Amino acid sequence: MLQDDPLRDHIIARFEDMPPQLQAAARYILEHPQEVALVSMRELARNAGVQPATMTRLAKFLGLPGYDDIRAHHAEAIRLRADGFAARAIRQDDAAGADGLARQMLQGLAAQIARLCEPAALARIEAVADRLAGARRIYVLGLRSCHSVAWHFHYVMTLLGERTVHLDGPAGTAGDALIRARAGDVLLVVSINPYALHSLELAEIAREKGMVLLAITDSEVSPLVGICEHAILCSTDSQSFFHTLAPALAVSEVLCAALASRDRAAALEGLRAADRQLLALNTYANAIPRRRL
Amino acid sequence: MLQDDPLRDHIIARFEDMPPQLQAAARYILEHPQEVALVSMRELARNAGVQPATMTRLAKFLGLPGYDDIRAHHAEAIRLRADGFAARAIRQDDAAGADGLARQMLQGLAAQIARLCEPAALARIEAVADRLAGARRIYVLGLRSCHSVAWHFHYVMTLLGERTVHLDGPAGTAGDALIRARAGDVLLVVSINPYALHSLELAEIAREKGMVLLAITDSEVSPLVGICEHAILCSTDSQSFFHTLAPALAVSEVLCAALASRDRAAALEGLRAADRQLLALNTYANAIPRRRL
DNA sequence: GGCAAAATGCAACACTTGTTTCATCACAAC
DNA sequence: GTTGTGATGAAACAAGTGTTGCATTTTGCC
Repeated sequence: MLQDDPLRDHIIARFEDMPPQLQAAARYILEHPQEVALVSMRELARNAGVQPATMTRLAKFLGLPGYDDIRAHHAEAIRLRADGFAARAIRQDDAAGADGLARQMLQGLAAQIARLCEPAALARIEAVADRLAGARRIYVLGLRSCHSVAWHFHYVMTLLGERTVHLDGPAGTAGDALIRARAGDVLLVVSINPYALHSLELAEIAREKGMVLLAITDSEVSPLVGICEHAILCSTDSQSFFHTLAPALAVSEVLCAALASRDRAAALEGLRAADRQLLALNTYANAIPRRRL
Repeated sequence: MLQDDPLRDHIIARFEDMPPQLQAAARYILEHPQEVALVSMRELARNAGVQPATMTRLAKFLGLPGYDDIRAHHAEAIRLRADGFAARAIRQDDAAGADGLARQMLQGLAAQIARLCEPAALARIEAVADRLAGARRIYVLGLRSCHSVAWHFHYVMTLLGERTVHLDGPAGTAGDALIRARAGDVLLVVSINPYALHSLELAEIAREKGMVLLAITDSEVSPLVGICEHAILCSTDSQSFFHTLAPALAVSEVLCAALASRDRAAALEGLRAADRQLLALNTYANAIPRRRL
């Protein structure tokens, strides 16, 4: 992943000239170099979403006799890395001194997300997922810094179906959608210290309407904990001046995955429908589009 | 090398009870653990100087269904080691194996963020931070799934000052702000596979205007890499059906922190100003507000 | 619009894989 | 010396491997 790898460079260099399927295969190999050595070609192709033959074609395209050469190369890379293993460990430690703010932050974030694996935290996540799974409608609220988390949750959920409503809007209309919320509907509110007053107000309104309140927040003493049925707590400490939302985002992704896995068939169907439309609309591309002059 | 490996321990424990040929096979496996995952059983047997059948017999002797389990175990060991030190430190709960989807996802995310601590990745982050620090104006672009990252970056930056412009808006006006961008201004674009066509189009426009392009993306062969001055690559793999943005969000937070730390005084002043206004507007609260009846 | 070329999916191919079976062997106990 | 038991080697097996040729689709160009 770090050393200069001639085959890797070669793939990158010739990437532009590849047809789409070869690019898909090449992209997967670049992003999962070790898998090449660890699984069979057919399985690799399956994971990359291409035909087995495409892997062979990629090898030939790169001027190699066959796919086995690609695998041999990656196997060798793994063997070599084992030698440089100890050396790398040392380097990691001594570099952590001077301008290690970035490293410190990243390691801290990784640790915080890892801490969510504790049984207590997992149980809270499961509880929230259970409640979300049974909901007729899910209203999602996250203001200011928490907007990113709320929106991401909503976005992923829209790809799966249409049960979520994002409480956001211009001109101060964020909460208006709650007007049509019923008792029994769910409100998922994301809020961290400092807590946006408006989020708390809307949450309280929702509670009075008899809605089920769920929260992603940052503390046992968050104002939301008192009025919520279940709350997921994630740390927001960061080595920087600002609270981090990476753990909260991770939680929201886990929730989406948990919901999808409860009804895999429906999720897949929803994704397929989304794919169809996005494809028809030419939403995505794999290369810088040629400009029309 | 000194990680606790249950299969390895098992082999050692039962070594004494093995017939000579099994011992030969077992000895070779203990001394060349990675080879197990990297070559076929027959070749391994050849190198170990035993019959192919002996490897199968060894597996059965150890109480496993077949040789493939031995290989799978060693492949997993290689995969885990590649996830870096943080990942291994995280794996304190080696007892509970394939438990929940939630735990797997969270551990995976933590490992991916930890992997951003590699020197190559850190260097890219520093390079981007350098460029951002010197910019007159920073335009931030992230569409669809990447909106959350782009918006979060922009939001934090607005608390520090007013150098960023978020390229987003209703009615398809997202890119309009670029009209007033000058050569030398910076565009930070966030995009992952599948790449939103519109993001690529706007990036290309910006490049033609002579702007400095910086990217947070997911691959060496992302279409953005070719037209960007610097790109930060972060993995988006997830155990779920959907790409993760947690590493990208972490990167954006690190960038904000890096920028703030370059001019700590200005950052503090910006924060103070923001605090003043938000306080005056009663934006935040620490308790559920009393409803006026 | 039509054509050539490129790209892709598919299925058959020859080969290797890990496994199993069975005959042979080694060696201890009687 | 015979016998019985477990260890070993060799061969046969189905399953899966990487590859190839061919039909089909897509693409670019006049």
